[in-house]
Amino acid sequence: MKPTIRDVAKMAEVSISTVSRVMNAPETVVESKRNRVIEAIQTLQYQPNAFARGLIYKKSFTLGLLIPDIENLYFAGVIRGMQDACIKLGYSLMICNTDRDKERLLSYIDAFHEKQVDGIVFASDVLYPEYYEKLVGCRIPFVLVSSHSDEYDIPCVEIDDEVAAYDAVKFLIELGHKQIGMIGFNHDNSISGPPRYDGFVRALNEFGLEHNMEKIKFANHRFEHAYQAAHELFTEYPDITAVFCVADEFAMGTISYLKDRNIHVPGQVSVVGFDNLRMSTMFIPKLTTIAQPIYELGYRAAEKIHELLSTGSVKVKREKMEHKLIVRESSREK
Amino acid sequence: MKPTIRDVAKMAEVSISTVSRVMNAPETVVESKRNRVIEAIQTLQYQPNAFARGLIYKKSFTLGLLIPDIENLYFAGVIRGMQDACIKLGYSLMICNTDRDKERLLSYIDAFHEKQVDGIVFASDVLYPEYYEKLVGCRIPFVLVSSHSDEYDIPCVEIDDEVAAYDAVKFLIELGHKQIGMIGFNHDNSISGPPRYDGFVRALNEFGLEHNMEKIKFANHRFEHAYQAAHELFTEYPDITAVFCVADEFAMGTISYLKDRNIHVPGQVSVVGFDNLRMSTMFIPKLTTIAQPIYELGYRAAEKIHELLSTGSVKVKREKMEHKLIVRESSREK
DNA sequence: TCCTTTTTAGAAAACCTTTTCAAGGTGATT
DNA sequence: AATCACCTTGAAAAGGTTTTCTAAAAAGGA
Repeated sequence: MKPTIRDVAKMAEVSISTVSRVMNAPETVVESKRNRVIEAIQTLQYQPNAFARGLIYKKSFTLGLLIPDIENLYFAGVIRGMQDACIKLGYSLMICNTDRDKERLLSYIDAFHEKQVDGIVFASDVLYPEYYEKLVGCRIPFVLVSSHSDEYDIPCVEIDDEVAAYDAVKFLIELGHKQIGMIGFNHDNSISGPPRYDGFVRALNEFGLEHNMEKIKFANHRFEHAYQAAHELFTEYPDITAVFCVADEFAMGTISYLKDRNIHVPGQVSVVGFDNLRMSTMFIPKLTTIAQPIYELGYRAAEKIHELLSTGSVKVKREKMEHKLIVRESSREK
Repeated sequence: MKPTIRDVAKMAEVSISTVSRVMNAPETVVESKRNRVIEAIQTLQYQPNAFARGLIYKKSFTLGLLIPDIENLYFAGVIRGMQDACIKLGYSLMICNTDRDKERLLSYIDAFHEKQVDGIVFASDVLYPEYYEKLVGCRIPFVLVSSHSDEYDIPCVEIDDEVAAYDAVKFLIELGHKQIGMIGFNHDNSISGPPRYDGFVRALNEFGLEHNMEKIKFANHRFEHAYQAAHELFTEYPDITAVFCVADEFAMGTISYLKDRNIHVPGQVSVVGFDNLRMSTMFIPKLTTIAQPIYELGYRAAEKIHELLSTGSVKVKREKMEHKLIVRESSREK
């Protein structure tokens, strides 16, 4: 049986109140007793019971993180950042991978509710009304990371997807490309799909390249879909010389397709990705891409939910972090 | 304030015992009251408090998972498998990423202890005495996944690394390669380093290729290290035509190096990886590799800790799962 | 020395749930 | 009609901790 505060009290020959005080307000206990208690705690390897504590504090000192796809390296970075922040702030972290499954997500919220997590970070996914209703029903505060909501007024941390996409496309244009395609996220099940599309469109408009407006295919988060989308794009528009991909994984899928078609990247076609995953430097060719401050996004999200929990509100509701274009080997002047 | 069982009882005009019974043994409550209670639960969005429950059951219905590197896609698979098993078995999962840091790992064990996790799965890492001592000190049962311990008698689930490595090297030999190198894990901070090395050596011995015995460089888990190791390997032994890499990430590092040196894979050098990560089909060329049943390893690990928790012991202590060589594009006949 | 103030420590209540125990009520059996 | 068994329900204890309240002891002042 795990030792309880009673066992410690008995061994140190004091009351349980004194033991509790040694742990929570040591200065109120005389040194001799304090030392006896500390010694007893160590020999018994006593660890206070989080259940009993939680019952009193009505806090679990635990945060929940909901991510859509653990096999996407993007979230590894978010997790690392968030976990580091949690350590700093004294929280434990409960990570749940929804595999983009609504039912599963909803049942994870139930689990969070039951486990009384103090707050939830919701990553990169559309905040559907069902989610929102459930979350507020559970009275669990939450923030969004790499996401936002126009419908509801929820704190969030993200980059400016529209500007980032614009920057990427502008870069391709300034490289001299005139025939530019895009592989984007479906608009109905992604949060960054529309703004990145908007950025693409704005760049085309600004540089008088409206004839590319149709050269878009949408894919569903994964390599294989991007490969397929690239196939459709290049079958329909064989004269494309540059592709803006809204994810590094899409860029890899596109490049793989081009490779299979014996089209050289960046010799014949330039490709720029998005995210700057660790993979983007491992891939051949190394990807030109928009770098997101992934780790920092996770870190800030944790800080933000902490701010919300401890002060009841957040200073800046919609927080933007900086992106950066990183030029590597998958792009070249036309 | 979150509603408690009292609020439900009051709304349904029954005692709290009845509410509890509706949740835990519905058939013992007459239908009319039961329905009233169920209705009250729904309108209040009542969720029983896991703290109070844990206090009584002395169980948290939570498992802990310790992984060394969340940025390694290998663990994404383990997590998915384990999470699915947890859902089936009624556990929540607490994932902690140690970044291969001893201190951090130890402090995560403390956190697990305090949160009263029922059991821990320890992934792919050496079970150092400090870890072992701490774990038994906390009286938390645990199992190993993709790992084992010769020193201590701990249940584990893994593949047969020695045989898997042997199979990979044998494959290269049967392709006609005579000059074979290897990029391995350091033996002192990896669990699969030694057996995979042994498999390499056994294959060489068996086919009379002992002259390759020295053609080994060790790397430290990451792409960059493998790139560097490949550099050393090929500088020292420029006539190598095949490389056995003990991780897909090493294979990618090696291939990147060769690419930079303008050595064609598989034209001039064959490379085989290990793990069959999702990346191995995204890389160019697609990797020939040893497939581990990663998802299943995670799944089995959860089942195993559950077995240990519910029956007090485990039927097969050291469990081996099947690996499989998958031939793709990074290898070719000599 | 005696009274007041401060410091220290123990007893008990509270947090929320499950479960045991006992009691009241119903229906069936004799 | 009386007894018995069973079904249904509520009261109360238990689980481990923190915290409030109270009491005792120590320290300080007159």
